Amino acid sequence: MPERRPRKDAARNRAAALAAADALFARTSPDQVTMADIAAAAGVGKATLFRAFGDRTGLIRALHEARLEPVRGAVEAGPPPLGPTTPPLQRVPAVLDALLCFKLDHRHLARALEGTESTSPYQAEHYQRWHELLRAMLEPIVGPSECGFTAHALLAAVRADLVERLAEREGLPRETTRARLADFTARVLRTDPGGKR
Amino acid sequence: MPERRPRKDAARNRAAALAAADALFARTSPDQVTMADIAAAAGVGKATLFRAFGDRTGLIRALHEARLEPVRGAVEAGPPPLGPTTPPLQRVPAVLDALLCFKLDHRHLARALEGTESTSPYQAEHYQRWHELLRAMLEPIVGPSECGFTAHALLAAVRADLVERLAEREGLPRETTRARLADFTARVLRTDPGGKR
DNA sequence: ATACAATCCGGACCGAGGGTCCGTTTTCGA
DNA sequence: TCGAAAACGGACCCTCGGTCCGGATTGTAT
Repeated sequence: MPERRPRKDAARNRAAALAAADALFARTSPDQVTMADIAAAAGVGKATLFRAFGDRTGLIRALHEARLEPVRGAVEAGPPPLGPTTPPLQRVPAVLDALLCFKLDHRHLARALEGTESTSPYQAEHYQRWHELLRAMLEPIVGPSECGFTAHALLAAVRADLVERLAEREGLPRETTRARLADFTARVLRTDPGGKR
Repeated sequence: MPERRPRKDAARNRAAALAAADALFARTSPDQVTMADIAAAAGVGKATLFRAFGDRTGLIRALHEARLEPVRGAVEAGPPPLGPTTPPLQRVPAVLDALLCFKLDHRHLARALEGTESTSPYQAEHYQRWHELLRAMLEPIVGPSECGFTAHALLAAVRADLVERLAEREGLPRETTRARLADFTARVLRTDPGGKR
């Protein structure tokens, strides 16, 4: 079953839709961008969107994954301090920082994702991947019984809507936010703040 | 302007609506309970709901506040370890534990609230109250620059959808979840786990 | 008791937006 | 070049939050 690849127009329209959605989401709050808007901006019929992505969530998820891919790659097989060769005590804060930066750079996107997952964001498989990664790194640090919860709690500290509030409503500059998260992480890991820097 | 109190039938219908909503939310996922459902279950017209609560969010918020009121009272003016006479190092974990227990006991409700706030839950005034309370308590512990973020991060650890996932999907028993949160809090405060017990 | 004004009731109605249908157009292997 | 499989797109449907307005209730003044 050679998984015959999609037709040329299908590929082109899919790309156009992703680009249009990205642009629209960047300009206004995601929950006031309708599927019809996206279709129009992409110069495409509405049904084409649904055929390509299934539903609204699928579209946003696809967009999110495309943008997140570099980060994921860097974590799974990149150089230190993100890559897998780094010891957990330095890698955990590095991964959280990377996640934070991603959400800062793509606020609209991350928020669109968490806001659209009809059910809680915790069932999204990408969440489960991050959680498992963190859990494994935390196990030697906080012990096997606590590592699961700790991973959840640390991820909760970089949830998109919280990050957005810090950046938008409280007006925290990027570097300040990163420093706060680093301090917080250090407390949880019981290390010295800035220990690796 | 003596704020003439509402008519008897208005009060009765309001109560009926709250009760019906509570029952329905308890039975199925909040996002598949429509306003028409609630009206029907309360034996009331749909417009009555909107007149009494403004909109869907208002209804859920009213319900939430009614149920949360005891906890709020205990924290604002109750006996230790929740009340204001307790020193921060013991009060912070106590408040978080109370919040966790509330969300465990009223999963559906808390989830309905966070899921309905059209915009992120962080603008809800009740969130701001909790945050300010925690922030003030944390200030002497973690310092003035970090206390704000730390308060956010700790509150994030008891967010309704996370709690629901722990309880429902991962099947953690109540006491286990409480213990994990206590451990996590202790790490953040740099105290010994179970220090106050 | 009675009448009257203010308030509330509730079901029909509206508009927006996610998702589908189906006749037409495009692609692509033979 | 040709024909079938795949994709297109815009009209259409349906659900659901929210509003409207004629009729019923309540409280009050006489």
